[in-house]
Amino acid sequence: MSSLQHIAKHPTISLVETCKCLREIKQIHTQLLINGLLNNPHHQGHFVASIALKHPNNLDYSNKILDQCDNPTLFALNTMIRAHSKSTNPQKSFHFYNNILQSSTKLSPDNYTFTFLVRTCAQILACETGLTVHATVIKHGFEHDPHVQSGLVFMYAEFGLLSSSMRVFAEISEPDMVTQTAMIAACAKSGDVVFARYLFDRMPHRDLIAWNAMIAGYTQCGQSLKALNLFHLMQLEGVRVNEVSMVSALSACTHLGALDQGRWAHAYIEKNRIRITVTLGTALVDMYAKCGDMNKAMEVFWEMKEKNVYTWSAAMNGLAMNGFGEKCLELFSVMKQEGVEPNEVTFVSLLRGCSVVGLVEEGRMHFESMRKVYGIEPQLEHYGCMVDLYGRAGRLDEAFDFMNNMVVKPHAGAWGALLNACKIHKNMELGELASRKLVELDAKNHGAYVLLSNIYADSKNWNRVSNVRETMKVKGVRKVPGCSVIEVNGEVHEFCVGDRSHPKFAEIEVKMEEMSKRLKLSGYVTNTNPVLFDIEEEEKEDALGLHSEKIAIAFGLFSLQESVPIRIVKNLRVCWDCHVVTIMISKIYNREIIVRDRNRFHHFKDGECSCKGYW
DNA sequence: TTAGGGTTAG
Repeated sequence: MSSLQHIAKHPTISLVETCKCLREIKQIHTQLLINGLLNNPHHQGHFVASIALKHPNNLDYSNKILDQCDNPTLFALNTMIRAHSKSTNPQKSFHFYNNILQSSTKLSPDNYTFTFLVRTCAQILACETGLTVHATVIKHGFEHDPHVQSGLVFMYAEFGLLSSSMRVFAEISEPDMVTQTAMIAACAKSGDVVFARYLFDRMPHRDLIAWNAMIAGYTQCGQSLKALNLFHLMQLEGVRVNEVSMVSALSACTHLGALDQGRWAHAYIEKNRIRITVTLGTALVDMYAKCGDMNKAMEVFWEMKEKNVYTWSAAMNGLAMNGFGEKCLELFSVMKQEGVEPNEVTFVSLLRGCSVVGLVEEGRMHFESMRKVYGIEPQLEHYGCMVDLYGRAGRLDEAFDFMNNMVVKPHAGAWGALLNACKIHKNMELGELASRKLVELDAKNHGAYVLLSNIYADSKNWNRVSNVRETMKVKGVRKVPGCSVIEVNGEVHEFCVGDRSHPKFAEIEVKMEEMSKRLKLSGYVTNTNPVLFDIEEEEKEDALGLHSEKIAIAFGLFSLQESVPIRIVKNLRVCWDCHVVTIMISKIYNREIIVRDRNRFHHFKDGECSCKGYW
């Protein structure tokens, strides 16, 4: 009894802390009630709050207790708003906010209330409500509270309203470090990483989270090299990194395909005993998978004690990208056995796995199970995967039928998949239709025009080839410049189309001439027809064979030891010509070449490619 | 007795 009295007088957190489950809490609750120890609203409030904080994923019980209270305290209601803002049902926060407004004891919301409420609005993207809450904040005079301010900056960024975040931020005379960091993250989220860096450079003090926000900002904006450089600068400045920094660093390595740097990061994590959380583990799996070391990816995967749906989806996607379709399907079975619920992303990985090895029936079955078994409505991506699945397997009519029977209107991705299949299986008629649709939906899609012209060229229909070319000029279609990245001794080298800026370009040129000669001796005929054209200025580069992956291969041939595979990451799809050339080079030079393009991995060895033409 | 900023899969 005396211990219960003690607990009722003092924070009941300690009591709730000792409970392993809600059942124990309920028992204690009953005892406290019987002994009249919860008559004091403050004790009651505190008891509820500690339950809500201890069991954020099961708020029903604390909700029930609070709803039975006659006069809940502001403290208790604030805590409930906070707990719900982070829960799966943030909407419920408003219920407790209304309790404050309508309380018989005339409670008035305070700075805590608004800090939590703003978070709820951000969480559920309640844009209009968020604006109302902001107005109420001003009405109550809390707009100068730093916690509320950083919350508003965050909230507007979540809404995609960077200018509103900016406006809030600009009105703060001396923003503190937390608010500055929120602003950096907000800029990065909207793609304005330059302004984020401007703010970062002017921060009087930068802690670990500020560094992490800036590094993540570069990663999110696709500026992976800058992310890695900043990560290294952080270490030079003696800031201790944590698992969040490592996730961003790994993510940068993943995008670059920088396996050596990624391996170094992994070693660094182990050496510094950085805790491998689910997120960090998933980042490691994804890095190894997307850098082409699938064995290591799976090794890390199986070593992870805790995995979530992100981890499983990343591993499955890796297997699909690397061409291990059957293994991808097997992993899906294991995942289900382990009781992990798949989501829509898991199915994208799964369908890709089916596609890459031509498992049409399995793919169709899984696609249908999405809605029937898992209650997941297929999205455009899934439809695109199905078209790809039929198309690659050469079942073009079925692909087309599938598109005609889609619940939603086929999007550019689906037509693109069909067009690609038409190119592979040389179906000019359907290809023409697909590309017309693609151009309608996405008039600036360079790939659509190139694929269409390739289809015409395959059937030697040169008039049409030049028509396509004319249309491109008229519509001002421009290609995203192709860039390839290669890593040599842990250093990342980036080459773009026709890029001569590399310090070793003279050596590269010599190597390319040699490659060209040896290719010709092996029977390679340079493309002299106007087929695989790009646009104007790039045409000249093409004549010299200056596609970025060719430059990178040339550089790799003389920079890397013969036993080391040449690993290249390209931002676009490998072009058909480069694919042919790379197959030949792998034989002529007896080198293993691994190219990751936008879609998948190509392992070139002994004059063959792992994609077996399902390019 | 309740605060605010940084991280993963398509």
